[in-house]
Amino acid sequence: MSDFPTLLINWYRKNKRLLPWRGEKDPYKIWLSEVMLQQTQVETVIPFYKNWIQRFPDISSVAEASQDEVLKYWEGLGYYSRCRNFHRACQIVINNYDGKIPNQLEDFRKLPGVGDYTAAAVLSFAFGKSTPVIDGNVSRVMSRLVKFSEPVEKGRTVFRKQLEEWIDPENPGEFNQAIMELGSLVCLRNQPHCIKCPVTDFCVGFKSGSPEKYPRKVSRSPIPHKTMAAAVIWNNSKFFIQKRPSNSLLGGLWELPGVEVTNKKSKEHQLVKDIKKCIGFEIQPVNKIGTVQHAYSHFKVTLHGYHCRLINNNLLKNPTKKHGWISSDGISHYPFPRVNHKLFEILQEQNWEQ
DNA sequence: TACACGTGGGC
DNA sequence: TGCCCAAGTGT
Repeated sequence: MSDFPTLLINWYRKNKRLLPWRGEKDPYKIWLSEVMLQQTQVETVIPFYKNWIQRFPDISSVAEASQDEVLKYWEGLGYYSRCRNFHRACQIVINNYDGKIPNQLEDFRKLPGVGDYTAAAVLSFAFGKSTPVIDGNVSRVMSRLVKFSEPVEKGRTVFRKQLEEWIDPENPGEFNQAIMELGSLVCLRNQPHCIKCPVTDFCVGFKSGSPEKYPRKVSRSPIPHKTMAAAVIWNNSKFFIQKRPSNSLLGGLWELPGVEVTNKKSKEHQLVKDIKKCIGFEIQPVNKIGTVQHAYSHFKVTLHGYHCRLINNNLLKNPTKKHGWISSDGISHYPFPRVNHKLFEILQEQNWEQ
């Protein structure tokens, strides 16, 4: 009988998917792919990765770009702090590490947006270090292999110890890829395909007869629902947008000014009042554009969009870093959240300035 | 430690 | 339809 790493890696070599970053040697591209893949499925990442590499082929091209531009290439991928952090991290590598990605775990791990997973992944894939990765796939596979009965977050230490014993020092990156790929293709969340699994001989969960019971499922509380109103404020054939503050939801993206409405009967009134309070100028709703629904990770929103006219137009003539007036084609230059694009789609059907 | 942080796909 | 979740990190 072969040992665990041999069985796993042999399975991987026969069954691995062809992916744009698979087999890549450039540490920058490996790092980028790992950041894009955080909490995001492979199929979703592929087109974003390709577009990004075309515009930003190396680390200095990222470091030299504006935040607006990198966010535009991240637009639609979600979790935008990943992009802001990666942008900053690239600048740190250029300025503090002579453009060379640090190949020591302690140094690389300090970069913004690099946590335990990404550090272990990049160090093993790009630099051949024997650092085991523990992501969602590995946690699930390991939970079943050792029949771990406690909540999965408590298993990291146990899992890491076992993985450090198993990881192949000759091919640590391939070992890491292999166990993640096994989780992704065979050891599925709801219905593990144990018949296809190369390591059932080692799996206590399989021998128990119900591997799908691991890891233990946790129940979550329902998420809140908000009602919001957004204004499309027209003035001289352009409409008003503002930049969201960094380190907030959708930080760094641009948006139509919007407010949460608590009195659902007088949304327009509240919009007018709060826009004046937040932005400092008076608007007049002209007509309703439509309503869109959107779900974030921790709340849902119903957003009502209104065409508005600027009443006192001697304000905010000139764009600043925080706000601007753009024509409809400006949408393709500024990064916007998905929920605003949903409104733009309705506007498009209504021929914009109507 | 638990929660904030996006989006699209699966069932 | 509505809920769960996916190659996690920062606070």
